[in-house]
Amino acid sequence: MRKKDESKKIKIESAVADIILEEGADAVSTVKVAKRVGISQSNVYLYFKNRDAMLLSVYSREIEKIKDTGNFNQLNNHDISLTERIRGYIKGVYEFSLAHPQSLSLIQQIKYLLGKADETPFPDTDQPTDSTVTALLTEGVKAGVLKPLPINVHMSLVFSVIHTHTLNINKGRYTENQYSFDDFYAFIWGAMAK
Amino acid sequence: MRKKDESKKIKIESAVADIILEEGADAVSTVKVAKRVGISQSNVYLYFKNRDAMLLSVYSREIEKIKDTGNFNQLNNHDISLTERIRGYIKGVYEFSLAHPQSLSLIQQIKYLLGKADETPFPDTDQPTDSTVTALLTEGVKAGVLKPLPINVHMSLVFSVIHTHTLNINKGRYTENQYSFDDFYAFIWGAMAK
DNA sequence: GTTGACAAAGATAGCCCTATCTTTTATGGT
DNA sequence: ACCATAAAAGATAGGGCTATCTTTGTCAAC
Repeated sequence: MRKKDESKKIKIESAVADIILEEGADAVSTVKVAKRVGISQSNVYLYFKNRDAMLLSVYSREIEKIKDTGNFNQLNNHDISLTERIRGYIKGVYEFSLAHPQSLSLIQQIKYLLGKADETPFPDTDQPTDSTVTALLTEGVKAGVLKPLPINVHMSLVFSVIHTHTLNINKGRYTENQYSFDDFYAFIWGAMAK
Repeated sequence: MRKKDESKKIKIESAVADIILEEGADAVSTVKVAKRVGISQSNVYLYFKNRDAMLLSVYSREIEKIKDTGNFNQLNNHDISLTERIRGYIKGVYEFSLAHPQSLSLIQQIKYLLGKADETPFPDTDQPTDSTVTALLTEGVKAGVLKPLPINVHMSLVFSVIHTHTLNINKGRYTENQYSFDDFYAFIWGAMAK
């Protein structure tokens, strides 16, 4: 009896992630992945049922990173003020995005490819995190803390502003410490707050 | 001498646009396009040099729509106050987006596919409009009217908020008159203004 | 009506791709 | 050391795609 090399699964996922970031999600193929990892194309199918399963696996991997960040635990802790919790959400996205520069890009691209394109890619629709955030922002609107605009407008604002900033750093347009979280928080909060 | 049917070029462009909106830009192929238009696949090459030329043509078509809107003429008219011009820019994007619901999606997708992925898709990088907007916002930052954050952060805010709103309407989540321009302007301006 | 020119369709070479089926190779258990 | 078993590689069927080259069809001028 021979043991399956579980580290290979991770290598495959890394290759998939690299291809997505370099060429886009639609460019991911078992052929290319196998070539990068240095295995045969058919071998990929021992670790993943099919091409979509590979993509989904990378997607889950990134979602896990978000959950592991732990910044979102306090989101429905009602001992903390609503405003503070919203600030916590924004800070959570901000710090996560800096800590995992490509994560949001990966999630965005995979989600789009798998057809769930219309939702803001952060946090995930299928995961508990997302409904928590939606609930938080809905509460904010109802309480008159946030402007009465659609929740996904609020969410896409947070996402796009922070993601653009992170991409800028990633592309070397400026360094991380050139701007502080408070700069972006003031920007975002200025829009959201009633 | 026989005349080439120029209306066919337009039909092809429409087919390309439809495919992009239904299946994404990478799903566009000469085979699919020909099938939709009802012509042979090779016939497509009489009207377009290659696949990318088709996409680029649709891209230009959408950019033209923006320019024809005419809302951006006053952007560097210094008889108008800086604040008013910025408001004019936002209003221009807003009205254009409502008048041409799929335009921003098309531009975004094609631009991404052709590798210029990092810029905000509105207005275009290669066209005079874009540099005008950049200049306007840069002026706003320098004059202390806008928060001192990267220009593309300001731009991506405007784009993503309005685009999300337009998509919502398009998907039937709510109707156009449920929110006014002023609602969104207040939202956007709250972020941008210093 | 004949013919030249060009549009349109057809056919094809040459890619890349997925998913499965078959063969080879390596290893853990005895 | 052997061998069963599962991993790894190989081979292949079948499909979609691009771009070009060839053939057919049609119109306009003469």
